[in-house]
Amino acid sequence: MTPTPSPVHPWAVSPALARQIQSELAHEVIREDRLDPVRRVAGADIGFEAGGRVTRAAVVVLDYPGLDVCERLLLRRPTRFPYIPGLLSFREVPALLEALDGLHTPPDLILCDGQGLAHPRRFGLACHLGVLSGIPTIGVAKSRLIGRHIEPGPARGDWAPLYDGDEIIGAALRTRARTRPLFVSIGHRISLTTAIGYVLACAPRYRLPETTRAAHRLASEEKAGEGGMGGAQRNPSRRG
DNA sequence: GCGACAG
DNA sequence: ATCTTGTCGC
Repeated sequence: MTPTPSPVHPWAVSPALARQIQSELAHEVIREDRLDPVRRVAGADIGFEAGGRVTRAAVVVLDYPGLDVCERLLLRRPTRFPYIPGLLSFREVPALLEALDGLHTPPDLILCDGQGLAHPRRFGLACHLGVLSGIPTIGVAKSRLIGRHIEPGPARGDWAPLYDGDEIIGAALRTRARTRPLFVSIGHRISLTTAIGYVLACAPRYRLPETTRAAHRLASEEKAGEGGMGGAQRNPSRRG
């Protein structure tokens, strides 16, 4: 496959310009299935330390469909953008892109911690990471940013469309009985129904996908790589 | 003006 | 997200 990533844009921008950049890049999101056969799935997440002054980007690659860990990479960068609802990608994507570049085994698909199309300008974190990296992505959020939905059925796999007006922007997906649904949306190069299938396949036991769990674990791990910023680790132990 | 508001 | 103890439930 030949990804065609867009040239990077500035990150140190005002909220108003950030929104403008999102609206422009939103045109580049591909909402159809254009992904290679999936052999490796990655989870990407961010954690903080030093009272939030330091951002920790974690990416964990798992084989698919086995879901065993292949590679873990963690790096630290100074936090440069505040959390503003709707502008999360400007806070997290820069470090995540660097982490992706450092991977020894690039993934065929990335499950992101946050929304994709289910965003005011249809350009959530998953879309941003997907468009700039060229890698297919899915937005998997634990809570809702925008949109309305009815309660999905009670069984694992049941889901209800997430609407913004009459437009379907994502799905409220039950990955486990008796637990709150996740919010799944297109990130890049994948359709919503295909995305739902991968999220279910990656979450065989718990509410959150194994990819997300592994990335979150690494991002918030206590003793995270000694030798200063840029520290990376690979070939971890795979315990469940 | 009053809420809502991914992580 | 992060600060933090116990607690209810499988």
